[in-house]
Amino acid sequence: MDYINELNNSQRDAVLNIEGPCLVIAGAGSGKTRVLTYRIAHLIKQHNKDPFSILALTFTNKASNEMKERIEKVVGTDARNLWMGTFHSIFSRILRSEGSRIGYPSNFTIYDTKDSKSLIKSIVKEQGFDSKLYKENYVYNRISNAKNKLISCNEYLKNKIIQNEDASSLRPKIGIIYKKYVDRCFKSQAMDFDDLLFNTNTLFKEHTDILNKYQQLFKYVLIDEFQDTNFSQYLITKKLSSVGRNICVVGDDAQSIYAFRGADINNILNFEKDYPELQIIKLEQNYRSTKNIVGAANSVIEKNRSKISKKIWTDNHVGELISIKKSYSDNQEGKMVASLIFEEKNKKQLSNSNFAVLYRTNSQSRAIEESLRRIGINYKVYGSLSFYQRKEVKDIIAYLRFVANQNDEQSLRRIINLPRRGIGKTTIEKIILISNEKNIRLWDVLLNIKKYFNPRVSGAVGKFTDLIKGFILFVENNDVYASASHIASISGLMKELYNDKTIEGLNRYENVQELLNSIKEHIDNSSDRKDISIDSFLQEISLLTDQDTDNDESGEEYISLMTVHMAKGLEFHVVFVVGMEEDLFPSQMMLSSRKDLEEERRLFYVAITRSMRKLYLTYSNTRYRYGILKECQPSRFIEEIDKKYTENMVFGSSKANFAKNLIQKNQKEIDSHRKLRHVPSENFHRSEINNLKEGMKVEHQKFGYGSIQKLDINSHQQKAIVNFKLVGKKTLLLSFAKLRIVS
DNA sequence: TTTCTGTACTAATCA
DNA sequence: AGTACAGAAA
Repeated sequence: MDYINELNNSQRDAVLNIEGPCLVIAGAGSGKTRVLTYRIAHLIKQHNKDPFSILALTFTNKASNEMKERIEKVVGTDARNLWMGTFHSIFSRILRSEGSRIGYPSNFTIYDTKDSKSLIKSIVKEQGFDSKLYKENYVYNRISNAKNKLISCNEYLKNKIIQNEDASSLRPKIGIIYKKYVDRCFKSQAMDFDDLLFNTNTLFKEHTDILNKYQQLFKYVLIDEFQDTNFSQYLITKKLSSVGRNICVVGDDAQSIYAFRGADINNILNFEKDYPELQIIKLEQNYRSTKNIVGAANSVIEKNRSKISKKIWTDNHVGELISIKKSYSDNQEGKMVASLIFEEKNKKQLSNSNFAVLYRTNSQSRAIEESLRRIGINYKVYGSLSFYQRKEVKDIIAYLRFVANQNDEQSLRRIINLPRRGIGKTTIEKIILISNEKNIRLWDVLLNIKKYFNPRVSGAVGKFTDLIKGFILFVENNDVYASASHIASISGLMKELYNDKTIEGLNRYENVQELLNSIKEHIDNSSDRKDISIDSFLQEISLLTDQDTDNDESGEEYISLMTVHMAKGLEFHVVFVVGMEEDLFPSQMMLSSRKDLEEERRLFYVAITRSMRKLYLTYSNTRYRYGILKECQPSRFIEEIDKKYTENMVFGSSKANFAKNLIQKNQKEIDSHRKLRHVPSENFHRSEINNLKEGMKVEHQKFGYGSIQKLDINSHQQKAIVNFKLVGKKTLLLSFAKLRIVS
């Protein structure tokens, strides 16, 4: 019971009142994690609740691991029996054991975002839709949003409002793509990330016996970062806790920054309607930051209209003022930050791990990295390409995935011609077409390849299926590690990487070695016999992200460089928020509506409140964006901070013209570039080949305007000789060249 | 079918 | 600036 004394009054309320629904509004730095962990520990230790009956959901593996560790410190190894993890990991666990009821095997594959997008892309292509209009990013987000709102593809097609939206964005076919996409995922026995939640809802809706089972099991439900839940997550937890009604959610509406991926702030605002007997506890004392920082943060968030009223305050020192610093270029900004870090380190005797540099977009890290490297300060960039996303790693995993599940279309596409074995794009597309038309498994098309293809192709495919058959046999009698090593070498992937002696090649080879090592580690650490199977390994990694794998053995301390989004939940003594410029932070894409701007402001609020003792805000007059130098204005957010908390520090003005010159020079280069190139007219479209006549004036997208000298339509390859103004005579193949008739 | 080259595009992020 | 990919050539 020692831990009770570490808590203030409202924290104690939140920990001790274990019965009934409870909403904890936890301001930044108010000890939210402490409350959650102690509440769980209290349930187990004081009230003798069975850890198996407690469900605790978080958004990141990191958060759940951290909490588990802290609970274990209080209650011991009992903590390991908690149902604690991310939404996705907990519900994929349930789906693996109950999924057969909705037609999935227990070893279903999980598609990551890249798999999903590439599947969408191929569907768009197969359907003959315009790939410019139906870009996979756009379609993916549309589908993802629908799933998060629990709108199935059939409902999507029926829903008038949605159909109107798609029609007015000139993309009426999205519903059809959605339907095809769902079919193909199911056929591949695969779920994407959203399916893990969507299908859990389906399971609970259609099979009440299963719902009842878990309602009985989970006597206590706790949710972290509740402001980030989407409708799908909200409904699952509502259903699960509707019997015991012991649901405790913790969140902060001011830190809701994930609306773009479906998070719905109304979940927090409407929670009271669902549970009239709700107890609301506000944690308003900030233990993290100085008075200046808390005051500044409050003065910013006040500008938002929609919020739950609360007064965050602190007992901490007043502390230093917030420094606002201007520079003339992104590179100079980097240098300035590096030298300020150097000074602060010496002045306050801080170590690298006390510093963080936060930015709005990942691309801003480059300039900072460069100057830190030059000055010799260790740093670590978070959120670059994740280990499991690397091509060479994904390749090996695709082999494992296909060996485990021969219906997995995305893995098949990846490995069938890797390393090269003479099976090209067209063949793969045909195979998938046959599988869809005849409604048979991919693997059955491959096994009966001679029925459908000529000897050359079926020979190549035959070699591939023999290879996979061998792997399937091998896997039955060996653990994952042996299997992965076997596959890596027999497939020829290892050899190909080994022969690549470039620096990148060496790197890739090392990455594969590292993957094999991590698999070895996985089976060495597992106590259970079944943990050494391929399935178990694939399940483990499919829900891992980059931050979960960063094990630091070097013991060296480093400065953290990351986006503001990634910094949520973290704290540092000294924080730099760089690139405080209009159109960057707030992002130009978030200026169109109050709702978007308010989310952007909350993001800034998150950035400010990461800092414990000292905060720097920096901006630059000029910045390279997409390879072009742009002039920048300071961010409106700087103005929004109450002046009594800030000090302005401007660097000398001797270089005032420096920026202007740079911009002029840059503009000249762009202009000269433009002159050499034909810019296609706005209404450019391809004219019907049959309408082309000799002597006509035509436009070509690249070569510009010209006249047709000669047409050759009769031979099997239709050609035209065109005399262009810009580039002279060209012979064009009409099956390729797009020509627009001008007159 | 494979390899090479020019072009188009570009947030944020978790699972 | 950097990358992913479509189109053209081999």
